[in-house]
This record gives sequence, structure tokens and C-alpha cells, in this order.
Amino acid sequence: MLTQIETGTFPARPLKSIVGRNTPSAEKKQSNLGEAIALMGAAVDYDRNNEIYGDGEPSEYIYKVVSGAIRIYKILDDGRRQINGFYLPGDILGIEATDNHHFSAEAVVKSQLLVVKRSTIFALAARQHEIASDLWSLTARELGHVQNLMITLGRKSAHERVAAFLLEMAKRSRNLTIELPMSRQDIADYLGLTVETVSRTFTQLENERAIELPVSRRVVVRNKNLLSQLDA
Amino acid sequence: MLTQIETGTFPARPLKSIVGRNTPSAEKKQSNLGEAIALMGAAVDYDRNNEIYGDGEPSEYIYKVVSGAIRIYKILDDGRRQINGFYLPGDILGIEATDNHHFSAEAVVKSQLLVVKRSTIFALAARQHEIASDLWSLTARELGHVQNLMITLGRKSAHERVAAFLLEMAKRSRNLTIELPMSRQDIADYLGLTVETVSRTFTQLENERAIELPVSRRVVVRNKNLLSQLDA
DNA sequence: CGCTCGTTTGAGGATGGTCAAGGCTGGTGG
DNA sequence: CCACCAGCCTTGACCATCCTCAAACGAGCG
Repeated sequence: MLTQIETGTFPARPLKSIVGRNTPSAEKKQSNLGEAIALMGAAVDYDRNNEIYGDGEPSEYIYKVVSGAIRIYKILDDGRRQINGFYLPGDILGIEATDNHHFSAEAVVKSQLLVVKRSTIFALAARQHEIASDLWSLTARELGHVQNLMITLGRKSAHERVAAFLLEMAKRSRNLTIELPMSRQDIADYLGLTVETVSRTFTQLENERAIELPVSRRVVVRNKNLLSQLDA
Repeated sequence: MLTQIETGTFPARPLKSIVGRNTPSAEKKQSNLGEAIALMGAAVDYDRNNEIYGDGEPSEYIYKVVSGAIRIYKILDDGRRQINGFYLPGDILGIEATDNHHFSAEAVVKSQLLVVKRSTIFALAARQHEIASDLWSLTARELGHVQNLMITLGRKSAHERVAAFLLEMAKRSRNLTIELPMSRQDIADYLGLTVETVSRTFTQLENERAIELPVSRRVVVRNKNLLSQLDA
């Protein structure tokens, strides 16, 4: 549901088959693009709520999250906000096929990003086929996640939405105890709900013994099956 | 809002700048990918409601719509359906970075498609940089449209959703009189609403003099401003 | 310690969903 | 050519979910 684009775990390897034994547990091998950014990137810190880039601005840089969390969103005239995804450590963001960003990006909490010029990556892509392939793969992967989110937004109840969100977060953190970097408002704007409904649903899930809430930003998944049923 | 991916009008030309005078009115020049499909494609007919490919199936072919209309959708266990987009003549569909389709595709009405093997396109892409670039551009374009649809699904009222849909259809047909190939149910499943709500909203918009409905499948946009306001 | 921001909870209301029935239309066959 | 039928569309009445408005609570930080 979330827009996780960690390239190291991305199964897609278009235009070339995966040869040899795969060791899915060992995730040292990154995508070529991920490696390139790791090598060439400049580390930049962003404070909580600081803008990384704005909707409509020229897409000059590509970013890789080192630490923290980033939200990608769009705002309507009257202030309604739709968050399209959260980017966590390892994720790459800011890739655009067009010369302008179609969304805004902000740090959810204090975050560190590796920053590389888009033109540098493009120059590399022109020579290294794998880099170009990675760019496409990442865009395709984002497409897949946004399409899943669409089903959530179009066809699921508040209960199901929150369950889907928690399951995805659990999956991404590879842990049943989830530390949420984002506020209830962020979650609401991601799931197409209000803060109140998100909060109430958390409480309900706790009462149903599906989750525990030691503190508001920490969720322990107790009954994954229950959540999965809700995920439909 | 809709997933129009007619390559001829796509503004994005990543990895190379657009040189010389642009003649936006003359749209003969297609994308390289579009040309390739036009040259190599086999014409295949699909009857109304016939499946073109199914969710999870190997992605063997790439398609270009000659006539008719295609819907891309996903179905949840309990039958809830979310339509992700409609493809109209000129649009290319079926491109996947992974080896399997993530959605199902069906003909909304009797349609003709040009069909090319994915492997053929990929072989071409390995040699012709522009083809690879087109593949990426199309994926990015789909991403953009789905992201817009997300805002609609997550943050807009029924009124606004239908208005957005009609404006997009008007834009795509370059005409204020829209012939809808899809049913109210299709529209509902696209906008995350029920048939009844879609129908009621059409009637309301007619009463507000925003549109005319000579017959149920033909919409004449009367007051575009009114619709645009609703589009938020 | 107190303030502020975020979260929770409550009460009431509106939007859109559900269930049900009637009407239109285009296609088919007599 | 007309009549009927089936599928689609519209409309109505009622209801559930989620939103809105409001207030209190709690946790982190100066």
C-alpha cells in the first residue's frame, strides 16, 4: 500500500533475467541506481516538516533516504491534502520522467537524504543500461503501490484502510512492532479519512485485540489474521 | 484523471530535449514505441466484456487501442471492483516492468487492438534508446494519472468526482459532447461510488444546468466553469 | 511546571450506501 | 414492422458510515 521503492528488494529485473542463486535474505546487493546514489550522493539533513521539493518545481535532484521518513503529497486549493506515500530509509524518491515534480515532498521527522543531480543520473543512464532499467523499475514499482492504494481509497471501509496501512507498515519494518514516524493526521490524509476516524479506528482495533498501543506512535500487531481479514 | 497514454501528445521527452519548433497542432508524429506497434502489430478484435488479459497472468503482449474502449481493473475477494483507467483509441496498454500483469483488462465495447509481443518490444528497446525511453515515459504517465485519481478517490465528494470524470472525458475527446462507451456501473467503479450515486449526480448536474443528457450515454457539457469549480 | 501540539472521545448530522421498484431502450424474433 | 425481453438506468425511502464540531486529555519540551 505504501510506496516502498527500496531497490534492493525489488523483484523486477526487466530486460534481463535474474541468473544464479538468489539469496533473498542477504540484501547487500543494491540496484545499480541505488549504488550510484550511495557513491555520488551528498548527505543533506532536513528538519521535521521541511520541504524537500515542491509541486511543479523543476526536478533537479534524485534522493535516497538514509534516515527518517518523507511524505509525498498534493494539496487542493481549499487545503485538502492527499498523501501519496511515505518513503523510509533505503527508498529512492524524486524520480520524474518529466522535467517538473508532480508532487511536494516533506520530511515527516528529522531526516537525512543522499542527493544526486538528476542530470548526473541521466548521463549515467545513457551509458549504463542497468541504470535506465532501474529508473523504469522504480517508476513501475511506484505505480504498483499507488494502484494498490487506489483500491484502498476507492473501495475499502475505514476499518479496512487502517488495517491495510498497519499491515503494510509491519511488512516494511519487518517487525510486528511498528514505530510510526507520522502523525494521525498524516495517516488520515494518506487513507482518505479524518484524524478522528483514524484515532477511533485505532482504538477499536485495540479493543478487538488486533493491536496494542503502548504509546500513540507505537503499534504492536497482536492478531495479524484479524487485520488480514480486514485487508480483504 | 483518466489514464490516457496517447504517446503522440505526451509532453515528456526524458533524456533528450525537444529541439526545433514544436507543432502541437499537428500530431502525426507518434512516439517511437507507438510507431513500432503500428508497424508490427497484429490487429485483433475483442467483443464487449471480453478479457484481454487477466490479473497475475504473464505479461506477454503490449497493446495499442485502434477502436473501442478498454477498462483496467482489479477485483477484491468479495467482488468489489476498482477500475484504474479507461484506454481509448491511440492509447497503449499492457506495459509492465514485471513479468506478470498486475491488473485485468477487458473490452468495454467491441474493440480492435494492435498486439505486439512484449519480448519483441524489449529486444527493440535494448537497441533503440528511444523505445526504452518511451516505455519509461508511458509508465510515468500512467503513474501521474493514477496519482490524480487518488486525490479524487481520497479527498473528493461524489459531485466533485463525477465533475472531474466528465471534464477529463471532455478533454480526451476534445469535445464538449461526450459519448460514453462505459456504463454507469463502470463509472461508479472508477470513481469509488455506487451506480445509484453516479446516476443521481448526473441528474443533479443536469438540474444545475451544468450538463445535458440527451441519452444516458451522451453528455453535453453546458457549464464548464461550474464543473471546474467542482473539480476543486 | 506549564504550554503546546497531538490524540482521544463524544454528540449530532450529512453524505453516500443499501434495498427496492419502476422506466427506458436497444436488440431479437415473430 | 412491431412487440417483447433483458439489461441498464433512474428514482425513492431508509439507514450506516464517516465527517464535523467541540472539548478534554496526554506527552514532550522549553
